[in-house]
Amino acid sequence: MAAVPRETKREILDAAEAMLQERGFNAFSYHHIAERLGVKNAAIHYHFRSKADLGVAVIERYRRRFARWAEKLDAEERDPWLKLEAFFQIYLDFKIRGGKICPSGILQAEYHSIPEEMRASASALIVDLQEWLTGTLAQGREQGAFQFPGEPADQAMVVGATLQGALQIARAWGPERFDTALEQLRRQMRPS
Amino acid sequence: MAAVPRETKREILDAAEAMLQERGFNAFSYHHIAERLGVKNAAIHYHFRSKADLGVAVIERYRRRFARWAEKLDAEERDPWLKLEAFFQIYLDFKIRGGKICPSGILQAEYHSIPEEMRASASALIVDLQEWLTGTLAQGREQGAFQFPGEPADQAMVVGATLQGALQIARAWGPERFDTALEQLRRQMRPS
DNA sequence: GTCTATAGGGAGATAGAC
DNA sequence: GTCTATCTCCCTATAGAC
Repeated sequence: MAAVPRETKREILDAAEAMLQERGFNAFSYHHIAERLGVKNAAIHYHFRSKADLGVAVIERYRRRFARWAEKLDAEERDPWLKLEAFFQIYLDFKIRGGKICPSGILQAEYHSIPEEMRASASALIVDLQEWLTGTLAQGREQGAFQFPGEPADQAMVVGATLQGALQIARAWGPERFDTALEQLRRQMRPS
Repeated sequence: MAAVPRETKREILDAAEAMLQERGFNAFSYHHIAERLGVKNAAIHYHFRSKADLGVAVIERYRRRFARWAEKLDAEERDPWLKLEAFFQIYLDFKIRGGKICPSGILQAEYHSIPEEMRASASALIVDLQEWLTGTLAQGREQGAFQFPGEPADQAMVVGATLQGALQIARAWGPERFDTALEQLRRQMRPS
């Protein structure tokens, strides 16, 4: 059983995660984090030896959080549409909270310029998300709640890529464009 | 009438565009470009005073190229599906050529950490792409070639965001995931 | 755990010679 | 147009005091 992270360590992870989603991994520094926390550069290095270590820790924490979220939702909610809407809500929250984009998206966009140690975690993250989506879509179609052609894994790619892409587009074209894309996904999958 | 850009200037734009799509704007430097061209740092500054100027020039050249592409295609091709497939092919080429992602996507992902002067161009680019897609989808549905619910502009968001997002996902999860997403878009829009 | 101080490197950018 | 040389700044990272 892992110990509860001390306050500073958690605050560093929070700040790094926020800046990752706001500016990208290549556009924030230890100095930026230190400034936000009111400490000095070297304090961050005490908790995370290198920026690559910090990057991996941010991704792995996000993966654990999503796993807990999915486990709880799958246990408590039976309605496929409400499960999918809960997933949509994660992205709506990102949009609202300062125009963040999804961590998975920015890590893929910067995939060839982030430290090599982070890439395995970034890949594992998108697989986590897609597996949950695929399972939820499969279950929902069996129950007659969703309608779509092809396999659930195929539709999961369109849904996941649309959410990720539309969050990014919303930055350059206006937040309401994300809602447009979301509503179109709902229209496509609503049984006729 | 603008003069034909000299060789070096064009080569700088080519290198910058490639690195933008491969690594992101924040992950390449004047030194990287100079090295690839076999010249020195300062030579790049002669052609583009600042990196922001270079960034704007790359985006504006891309926009002009897309406008010419669209004009030619709209004049020569009547079949809506073949027009859409030609658009898909742009993204397939990116995927094949070293795992590039679309310029629009990386600029949006880094939107809050690129020079302010570049943002207007980045926004104009996504509007160009979406306007062409919207027009093509509208025309195709009128002719009975496409099937989708909602408005053409709504479907254009899903198609555009899927292409952009799926190219990124393909990096972290395998190139074949892009083809999966593409095929699902075709299935969704094929008249039943 | 956090600090000061600093090493060492890379970034964008400019001046002036050729 | 391209070069050498250089400025200034910021970055990641470490050593050692407190």
